[in-house]
Amino acid sequence: MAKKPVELGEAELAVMRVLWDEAPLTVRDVMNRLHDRGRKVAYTTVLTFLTRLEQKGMVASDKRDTAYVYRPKISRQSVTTSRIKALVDQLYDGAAAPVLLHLIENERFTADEIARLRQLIEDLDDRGHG
Amino acid sequence: MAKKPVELGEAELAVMRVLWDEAPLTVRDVMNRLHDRGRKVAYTTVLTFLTRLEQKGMVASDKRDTAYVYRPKISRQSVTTSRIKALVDQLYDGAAAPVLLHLIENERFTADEIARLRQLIEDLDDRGHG
DNA sequence: AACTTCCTACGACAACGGTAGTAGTTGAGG
DNA sequence: CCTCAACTACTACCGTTGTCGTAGGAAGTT
Repeated sequence: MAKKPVELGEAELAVMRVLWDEAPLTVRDVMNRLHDRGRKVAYTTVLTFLTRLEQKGMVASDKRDTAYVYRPKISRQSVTTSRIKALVDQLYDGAAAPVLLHLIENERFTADEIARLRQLIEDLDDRGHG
Repeated sequence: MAKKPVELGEAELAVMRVLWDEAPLTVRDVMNRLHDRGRKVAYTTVLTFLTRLEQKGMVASDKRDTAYVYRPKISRQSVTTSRIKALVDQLYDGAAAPVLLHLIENERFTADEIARLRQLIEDLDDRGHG
């Protein structure tokens, strides 16, 4: 039943992010959002991305007025899961801990985030003992 | 001064992992290790990978006896850093926290790892208050 | 009806990554 | 010296990703 790995390129992901943030959007809308975010791509390029993403089952579209509007079919969470799994498998043969530790050691977090993190650890611990 | 992003494909990474684990190795050695790990690739394919990796500055080689032996020039750590950064940038616009939380919530860790994690959090906290 | 504008469909092309075959060199064994 | 085995150098090919251009349809404007 394992759904096949969600493999998206960097530019495709940029499109997905726009959709996750503001779907439903038309091709032109997506292009404008990308431009706003500093990504200068041609209209037809965006169209190509959206078409490919639809073929891959990542987005869905329906005709609204004269143009199609697109919305994501997969969540940011599920892509995150795939990406992390790929990273963990490809670099540490499936061991997540090194990646986790790396993340903690090398990224900056706010006090809030740390507190939240601490809480999560407690929960983990409880689960472990339960 | 930012070194350019370390972008390696999945098969290239498999080669790097072999080298990280057991360098220095000849082409044939690498091929055998890959076979051991279930990756059935032709000798020349491995040679191609190593050649490309050398062009990219990821490995170095020198002639030992009749054949070249290869060793990694970049660490697993640095690749991990790049990959995590790419993931974080491409999915959460640079916010590492969501990825960290995701990792904790979705992966299984041993009691040991959790303890180690807890310790790290303490340190982080201290640093934060410092 | 003619124009202008926006939309989609298709085709293209280069770079890259995964994979491998062939050719040519060289060293070791007979 | 000849042969075999192993090694490297080249070339090649396909699929994917990033990027567009062109063509042709639909729709509103004059």
